[in-house]
Amino acid sequence: MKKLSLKLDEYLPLREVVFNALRQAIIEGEFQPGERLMEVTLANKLGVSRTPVREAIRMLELEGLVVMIPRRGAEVAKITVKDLKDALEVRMAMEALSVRLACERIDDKGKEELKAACINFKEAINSKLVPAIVEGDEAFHNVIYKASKNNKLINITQNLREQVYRYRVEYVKDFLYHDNLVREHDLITMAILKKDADTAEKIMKEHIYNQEQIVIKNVTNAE
Amino acid sequence: MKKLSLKLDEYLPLREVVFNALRQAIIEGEFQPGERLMEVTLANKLGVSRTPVREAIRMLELEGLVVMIPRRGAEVAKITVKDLKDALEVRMAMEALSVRLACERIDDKGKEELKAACINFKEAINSKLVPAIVEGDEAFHNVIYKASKNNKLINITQNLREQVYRYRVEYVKDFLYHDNLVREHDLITMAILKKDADTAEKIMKEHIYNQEQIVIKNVTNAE
DNA sequence: CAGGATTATATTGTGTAAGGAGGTTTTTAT
DNA sequence: ATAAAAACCTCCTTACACAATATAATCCTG
Repeated sequence: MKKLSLKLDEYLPLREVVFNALRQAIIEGEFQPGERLMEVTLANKLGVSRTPVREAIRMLELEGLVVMIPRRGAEVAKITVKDLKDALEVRMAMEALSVRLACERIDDKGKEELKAACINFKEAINSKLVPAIVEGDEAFHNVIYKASKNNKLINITQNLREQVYRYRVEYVKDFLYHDNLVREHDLITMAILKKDADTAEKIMKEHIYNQEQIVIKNVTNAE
Repeated sequence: MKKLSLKLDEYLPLREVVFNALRQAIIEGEFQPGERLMEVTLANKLGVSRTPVREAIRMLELEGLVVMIPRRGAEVAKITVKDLKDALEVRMAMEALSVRLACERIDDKGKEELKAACINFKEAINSKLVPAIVEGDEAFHNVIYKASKNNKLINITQNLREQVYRYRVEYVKDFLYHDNLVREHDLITMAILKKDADTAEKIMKEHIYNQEQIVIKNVTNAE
């Protein structure tokens, strides 16, 4: 009996492909906020029929990346400063929870991953390459979420982050804060390894708060 | 399988109507966990074509109420005790946040709504009607979320609650705890009105913890 | 004959295509 | 400037093709 898992791994429904493509395009700013997303246009552009496009839009709608206007169609969601503040407020609570749970539940493998992610982020900062830094930061927080061993938490946060993602690069561009970021990551890592939940939560909250200030400062200036 | 009727009171896209109908059916246990949801069957039963059914399923998928099996179709998501615990763990953090924000931001109108919801819940308890109690509890927490004035929080929690909703009736059936529920609601209400965030958060956490214990006890017994 | 493997058939999801009803937006004509 | 007309787009329906899966029928072997 042979394994035929290869085909299974390769298969993705077309709607998922379209969904990922559109999400990526929105997050990376390829589609401007407020821009209309028309079925036929997208279908032609992507070389698929309207059905998978429609289904992808339904998903993006629930993710909050597009808004539907009845009988008018979909457009890229506009994120206001209030939206951003709301999202970050929730995110702070989620990160606080995740870091607290991580302290309780992290195992040896998780510890190694955490250390690796921390070092990796430091290297990304040294490289001064914005995409690498964004990715490194992302990975660091992901490791902590994973260590919380709470799938619901992981799931919700993934969804939550997408909203803010578009403005994510902003705080990373602020080179002044890079040393700060590294220090905070270090402190959080050490606190988790020592299973010091109170300290970890405290630093994490400050960490998110600092990010919030920078993001909001940049966004309000941009407007 | 029972009758699935669509109500067309007001104008809503058909997919939304189907989505609501299916969600309701899943939450109320009309569709058992693991039961398959077939496009044509549902379409015929609901008297619509496959398109809105498919789109509704895409939405339910993202809500986590159904899971897709590649090339096999959709089935009602099975919720394990671990899933339930995870969801309640996150929910506790969310309720804690909401009550804390409510203390900061509640206005006069919110205060009136809160008092009304508290009294309403007490009446529901006295009536001993399970649906009324569930609804009253729901309304009470909704008022608090609303008072937090954080749309993201409201949104995420709405989504989060749906998962647990199916087991929601369980803790309400435990009549032993009814006095406790009323007392906790009273304490939370008073704390918010006095803007005593620490107390409000403390009681709320206990409140959710108690619910968690009852729900999990009932679910594990049922298995 | 029994039981397991194999093949055939039916079922179902997935994607494409074409088109119509009913709105909305834009253009045109008065 | 306003109202009618045209163009456009969503939303839903219908129909079909194809691939994967499940179920039933068949065959082969001991």
